Amino acid sequence: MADNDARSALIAAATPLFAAKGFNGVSVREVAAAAGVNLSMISYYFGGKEKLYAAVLTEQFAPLQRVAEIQLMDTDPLMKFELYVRATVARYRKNPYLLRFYTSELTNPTPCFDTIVKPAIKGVVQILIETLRDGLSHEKFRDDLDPTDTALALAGMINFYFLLEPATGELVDHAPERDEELIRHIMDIFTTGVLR
Amino acid sequence: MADNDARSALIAAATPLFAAKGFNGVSVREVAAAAGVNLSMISYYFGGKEKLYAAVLTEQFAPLQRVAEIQLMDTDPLMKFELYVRATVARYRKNPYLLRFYTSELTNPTPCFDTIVKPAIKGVVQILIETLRDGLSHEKFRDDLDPTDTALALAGMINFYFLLEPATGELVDHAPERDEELIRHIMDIFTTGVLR
DNA sequence: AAAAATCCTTCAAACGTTTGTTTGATTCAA
DNA sequence: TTGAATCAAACAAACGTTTGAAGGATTTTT
Repeated sequence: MADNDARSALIAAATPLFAAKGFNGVSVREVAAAAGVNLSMISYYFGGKEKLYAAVLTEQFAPLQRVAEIQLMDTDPLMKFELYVRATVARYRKNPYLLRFYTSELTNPTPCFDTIVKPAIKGVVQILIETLRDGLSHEKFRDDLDPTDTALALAGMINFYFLLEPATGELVDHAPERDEELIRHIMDIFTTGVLR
Repeated sequence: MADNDARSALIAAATPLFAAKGFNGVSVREVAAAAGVNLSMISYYFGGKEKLYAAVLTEQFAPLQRVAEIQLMDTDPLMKFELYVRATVARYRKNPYLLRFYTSELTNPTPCFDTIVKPAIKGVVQILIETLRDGLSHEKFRDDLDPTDTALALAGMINFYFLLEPATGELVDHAPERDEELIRHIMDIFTTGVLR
């Protein structure tokens, strides 16, 4: 631990900084000062600013691979969707920086997008699409549904809620205590819609 | 027009650059070169890089104010929601840069977020919430719906579809020819859900 | 066991670029 | 001849990276 003390201190300090200001909005001096280490340690341990950013992103997107576990479970498709929504909420609550990197890379991609972010997102969406196809073939869902549109619709409902927080914080209560209610509302709309 | 030829050329050149790389990812020399004007024209016409960015953002977010027109129309709430979805799709198709600024400011806010972006987003969400309340009071929707969660869910379905394009372009067909089908699917899910 | 050599880590300082902005001269139409 | 518009040039500041010395622990040699 004492070995790579500076290394882990740099990642810990760089994560909230990159998340808040983006790759180009943060200087190596800023990161080093926040980590309490010399700025040359960035090149020493990571080989440069860009590779430090890549290390942060790799760590941040690792939890997304666990979505694959949902697909392997022995439950009906609708329960898998609810598990996905719950896992997404839990993930964002546990790590408040992930969504920032997620959307920052989608909007202003760095070289990391192709290698780290895009594969991770494609993996999740693919699972949702296949889960929906599975449900369709077992006649659990309406047969006029488009699997891809529907998968993106569900992912959009839950992700957009967190994305919009900085803008709608005064309009909508985003407290974690309401998460259970939010999940139920989203699943209700997804399954039976808003009509009476 | 010949008067502020350089001025409009700067805005036209800066818009796709800022949209693709973010405020900090673009240099004034890059913008000036793309516009074909001297880099000192940025300070001359706008008073600096930051004010040029603000001018771009003001122009980009202006169309969002037209959502208010939907609220004033004399139709039932469900039709207003469909009009909102259609207007959103049309807006993104007409201006492919708006969503970039939208999410870029939500994720890595500049000083413009509080003055331009946040009010614009709040305005749209407020209208959606009020439309939903209106529908609830007329007993058009299920009475156990939360207006804010439901409004964000609808907005999320359509916005997330466009946001995810760079990552899911190979998985999902994002062609404009499918827009009508997409709108139909989203409105179907929103109104009656995915169950048979 | 003592001394010497090697390794990994850290540091202040300096490197050459690039940054956004300002300057003062120049152009050209009114 | 006044004024706005444009230009190349220069400005200080900040950028990411490299450097070479210094520290301290470990290993190797005596």
